[in-house]
Amino acid sequence: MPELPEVETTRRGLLPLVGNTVKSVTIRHRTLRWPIPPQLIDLLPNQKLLTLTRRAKYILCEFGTETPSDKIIGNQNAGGVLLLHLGMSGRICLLNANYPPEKHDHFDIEFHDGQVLRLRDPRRFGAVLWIDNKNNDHVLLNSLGPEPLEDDFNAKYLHKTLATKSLAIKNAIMDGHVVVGVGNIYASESLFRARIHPETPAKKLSLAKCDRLVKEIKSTLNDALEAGGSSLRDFFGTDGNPGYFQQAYFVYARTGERCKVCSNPIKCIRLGQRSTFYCEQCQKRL
DNA sequence: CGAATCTCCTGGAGGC
DNA sequence: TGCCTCCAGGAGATTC
Repeated sequence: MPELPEVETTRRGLLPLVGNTVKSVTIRHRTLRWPIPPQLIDLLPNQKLLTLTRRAKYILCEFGTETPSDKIIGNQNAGGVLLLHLGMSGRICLLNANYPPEKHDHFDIEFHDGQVLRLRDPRRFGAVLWIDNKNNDHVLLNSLGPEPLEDDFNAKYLHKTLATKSLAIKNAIMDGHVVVGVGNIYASESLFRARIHPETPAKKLSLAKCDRLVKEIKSTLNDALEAGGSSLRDFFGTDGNPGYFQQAYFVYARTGERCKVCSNPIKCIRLGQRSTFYCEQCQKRL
């Protein structure tokens, strides 16, 4: 289940592709969350991968035929941004062109140097979309909240944003309009670290609690990012293992097991249709 | 408008 | 071994 750390790890693993030129595009199964635009097959070849960035859980691949300096002086061409989302079961591998595709390998970009970017996504919640240079924004990107690891995600911002929200704090931090990139696992983990009960109405959090929560979200994601980086070898290896980093979770998926802090059993409830894990002793209701 | 619920999809786990 | 049910999960769409 790729959360932000896995997406960022994937992006970093793809950086060697920057500067390469596309040879061909293969679409084997176009019905992901949305259909993969078939025009990519004609549009991408001979375009150069200029930059590889990330926004929320989207990987943004900027393509064009111009040089970066052309961009500065405003030269535009048929280029644009390829938007990749891994959904919940998606993985991107870097392979040699002759590596045979497997069952759920839906999408390839082959580069002139022989490398292939391959998207595998058994549950097909992922997405491959194209943002044309001519309409530069995208509905999926233009209403997103701040990046959790950036400075504009801070106590003051969170406190102000939550002030009008009565829903459970766990649901609030999983809402991409509030902050992006916090999925089900790290929502539970961050709330445990901040000692906040997941059902606490969001507006009840004091500025001090918001400060604590912001810090714990950042540290949780940073820890996972560090550990995720260590799964790089597995991730791009030939063994095909998912390579999800094995984090020592405090609460996630530990129902009935002892809390690592106070030894009380970890509880599991449903919140917003999602399993939610917490320690009754450590995370008191407000 | 906010908040809750529904929805897409497949593989894996558990029950019988 | 096979069939059935349930569950997981990101986030947009739909409903209240």
